[in-house]
Amino acid sequence: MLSFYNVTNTVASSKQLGIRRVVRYCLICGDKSIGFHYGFLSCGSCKGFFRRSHDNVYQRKYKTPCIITMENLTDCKACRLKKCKELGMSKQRHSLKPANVPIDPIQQEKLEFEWEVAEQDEAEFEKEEEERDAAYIAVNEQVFENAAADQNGGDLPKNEAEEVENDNEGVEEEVVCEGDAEYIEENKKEFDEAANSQYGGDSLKTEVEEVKSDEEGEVSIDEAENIFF
Amino acid sequence: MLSFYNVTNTVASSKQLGIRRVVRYCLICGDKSIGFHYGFLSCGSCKGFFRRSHDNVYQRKYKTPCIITMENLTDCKACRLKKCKELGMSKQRHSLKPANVPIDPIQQEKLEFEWEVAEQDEAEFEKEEEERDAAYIAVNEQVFENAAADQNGGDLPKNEAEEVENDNEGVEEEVVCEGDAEYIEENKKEFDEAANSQYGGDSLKTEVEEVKSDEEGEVSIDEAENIFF
DNA sequence: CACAGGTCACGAAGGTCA
DNA sequence: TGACCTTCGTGACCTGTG
Repeated sequence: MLSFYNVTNTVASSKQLGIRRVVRYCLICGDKSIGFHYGFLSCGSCKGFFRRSHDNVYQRKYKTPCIITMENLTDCKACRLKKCKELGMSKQRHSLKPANVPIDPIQQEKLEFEWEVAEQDEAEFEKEEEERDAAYIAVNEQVFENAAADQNGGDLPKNEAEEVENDNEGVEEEVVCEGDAEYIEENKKEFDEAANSQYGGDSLKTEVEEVKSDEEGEVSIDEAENIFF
Repeated sequence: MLSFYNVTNTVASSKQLGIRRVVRYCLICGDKSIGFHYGFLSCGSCKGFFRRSHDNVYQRKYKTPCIITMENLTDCKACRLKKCKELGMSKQRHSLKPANVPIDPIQQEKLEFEWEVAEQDEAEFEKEEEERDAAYIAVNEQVFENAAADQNGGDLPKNEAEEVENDNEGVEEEVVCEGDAEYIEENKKEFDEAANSQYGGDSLKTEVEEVKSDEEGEVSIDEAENIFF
């Protein structure tokens, strides 16, 4: 049962962030994410789209840039790809690095709302809950019977904790994307440091931005910046 | 809760060092170490990685050598394996001698901080989880009671408020070992020297301070070419 | 008790096809 | 286009061994 939301826009695994349960959505379109792909939290569609077309050059369909949502996802490829790249999706060095664009709070809020609505409609959610109730009752059946007889006892269920982890696999290709200019620039400094530092460059800084949000539509976004070595 | 970390970068066991208990970190990636593997203080992941792939030949993923951290651990296998080997990991019989790379006190400090934060987060999360369970049970108590009543066809006492048990997971208690400050201080100099010696010059300098030692004459650590990028 | 090595579930990548 | 599939590396867990 999802009762607690930890949302991260970083590529760091939940484990590394000390988060044990993560509700994730695609940061491109807002759909449910299926994991980290090309360094970014994304859904299956966006994963596939980026895999196919990260090299392509598209022309914008409209004069104004599109705002990518689940609905207009396939409308303008140029804007979709642009968003992918801007948010940090890359075949390049994307290993557990933070996305270079933090979640837009407005977008975040909107997504939260959408999700809330979606979840209300979601039969699966209810089913899970029912199952949990059923399981709980089943487990405690004996206890209740005893209680009825005895007025004693009590047992507690434990929530299962979902662990989410991610790996990044090696890809040889190097893709230069315009949206990555900043990202590359940022890394350049690190590379230089690496070259100059003693072993493994202990001065390397990695920033992790973490966005946590709480239950019941109540969104509290905090950003934490952890510095690793 | 871990409040203090005893760290050793040697291959000597805690017993041999006169330390009762040691909190150690993997010298490859900085994760928590689970012991000495293949002659080197390492975490489970790096242990597994070296076991699987010590014979493999990898191509670097990027033009510049990677800096191996917990986060990019799986990104570039070549650099990971290279670091393993450079630091002295070997399938050959290893001796109880110091690893050839001293601990960086700064890195150490940061890792300690990270661990502490991670553990605090975890404790917090567990507390929240318990609270949620409690709340869930409280909310559903009536449901369960009704369910039980239905099953039993009888009345149930309503006043029994069942308390939530806290089963605290075993928390690792770590033993403090004094003399660590000295140890770190000691290494600090060494480390700084090393860092300074590398700085500014050609990065392909080989250090000759190889620590080689052999036990019963049958050890030959593979020439750890200390090539630091 | 600590380490070596085997096993396996899991997640990411890339291919295929309706 | 996106769902589905296969492949493979990863790391947690387990067992064997000295």
